[in-house]
Amino acid sequence: MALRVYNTLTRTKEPFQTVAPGKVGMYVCGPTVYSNSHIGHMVGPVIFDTVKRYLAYLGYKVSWVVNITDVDDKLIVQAQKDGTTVKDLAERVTADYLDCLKALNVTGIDHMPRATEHIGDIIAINQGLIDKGFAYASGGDVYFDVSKADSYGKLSHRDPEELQAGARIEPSSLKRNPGDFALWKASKPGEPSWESPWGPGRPGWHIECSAMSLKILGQHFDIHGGGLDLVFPHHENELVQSESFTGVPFASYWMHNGLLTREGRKISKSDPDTIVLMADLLGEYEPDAIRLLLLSSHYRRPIDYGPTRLAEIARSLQTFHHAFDRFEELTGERFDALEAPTRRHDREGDESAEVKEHRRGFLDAMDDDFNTGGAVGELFEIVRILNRTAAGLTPDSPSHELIEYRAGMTALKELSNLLGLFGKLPDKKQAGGDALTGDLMSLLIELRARLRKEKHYALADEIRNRLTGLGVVLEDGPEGTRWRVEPKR
RNA sequence: GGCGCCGUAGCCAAGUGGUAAGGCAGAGGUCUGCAAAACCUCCACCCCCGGUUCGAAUCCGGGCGGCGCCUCCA
Repeated sequence: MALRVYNTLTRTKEPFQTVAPGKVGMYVCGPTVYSNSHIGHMVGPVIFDTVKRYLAYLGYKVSWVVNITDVDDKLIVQAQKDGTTVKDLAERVTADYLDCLKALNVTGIDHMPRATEHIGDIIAINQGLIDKGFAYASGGDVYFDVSKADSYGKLSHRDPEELQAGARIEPSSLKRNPGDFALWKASKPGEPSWESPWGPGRPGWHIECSAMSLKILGQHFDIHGGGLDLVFPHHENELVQSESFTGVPFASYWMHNGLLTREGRKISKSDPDTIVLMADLLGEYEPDAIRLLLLSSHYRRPIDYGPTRLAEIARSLQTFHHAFDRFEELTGERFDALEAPTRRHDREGDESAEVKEHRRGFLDAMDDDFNTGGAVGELFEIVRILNRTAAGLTPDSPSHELIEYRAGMTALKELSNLLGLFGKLPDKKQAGGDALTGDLMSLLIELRARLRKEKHYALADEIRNRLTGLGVVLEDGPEGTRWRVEPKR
């Protein structure tokens, strides 16, 4: 199966074809940095990070841009509230954003341009649009004249007439048509401002994305992504101004991810309960749980989350962690140290037929518009197969059996990598501390083994229970007792 | 009102024409002194009503219900 991608422009899944052979340019709208990230800000990055991983796996050379909008009304208001400057606020919030991306293993971003670094480009587009008759200056502002672009509305599939009718008309408006939008805004005293042919001012909301995408990815690139809520007006406006400016098609594929709700409620600044900062969430749940939550259904569907849901996901993650521990016991290798293929290959390795089948299932799901939900299901199938195999193995099993088992694990590594999962596993044995902890645990386990041998079960069980209370889990198996520190839930 | 999305087990969720992946929870079992882990088994009249078809969760029509966007929310 070949990759197909749902395109908001055409409202269909289309075969994926790039502008330039073997290369993909991808632009995703990043945050306006006026307040620290909540989980909603992470949906796009995690999804498109996964998209990039898969495209790279298919052999494309991907250039991924996520912008930082660091000048905007909201920043101005917030900076005033905080008694700081727009610049300092933007820097602080951007740093938080980067921390969150790193925690969630979003590693694929190639460029992170700031709007304020592209003022010159923005002014040039303004001028170009005025020269071509698509925009006009009015009282120090510059507006895009939507009546001049007959394709306006093609992304959000809206009738330009109705957009006009429904638009808010401000009494003091300098607009010719109610639907016109600002490309450049005259600045008031005290606001960040730049010199321009129309006087001191700052960029409008949509223009910075056009400037940065055209600059870095060129006039016609492959994928433009963002949240579903950005389709209109942001992307519609970005699209019309870009194509009006360049005269060529802008992005080939528009991909929009679904939005997140918290326990059924829309995440919104006016409903403070719904806002949970990423920094807090990361203190409570392992990053893989958050990443898996976001990838456990199809990216275009809305996702609801809450403590119950996250705990459930974290629980299901344990299956993998246990399997990785078992793998280490049997082979002496750590799962996260396995070298797995980073390119798609249809020659198959030494893994079992069953693993091969689910590996194919995983890739088929990804080919179908990045169906990560279906792919995750295949991952669970594979881990079950490997656990079944492991149950019949010892470190001294015949080498062909261990080779097949290891090949299955390698396939699991290859696939989970595509989802950005299990990249950095906690070092179980050392999670509780240093070598001394290990020695103490060995001592405790040895003494307990003696108790068990002498059938002092009450005391042996008390030791185990009290360790559980400390977050240390003991498991008695045929080959002895193993221990591990349970990750936070 | 306009443009869309969605309704699959207690919960989450894949599946878009051939008779229902997976996860969590639950039940039974194997193993175990017990527990845990792991494995095995079980758990779905696919919102309702019509229609098309040899055959529909899947296509069409009509309901009912939930949700998003409609000028600065990721």
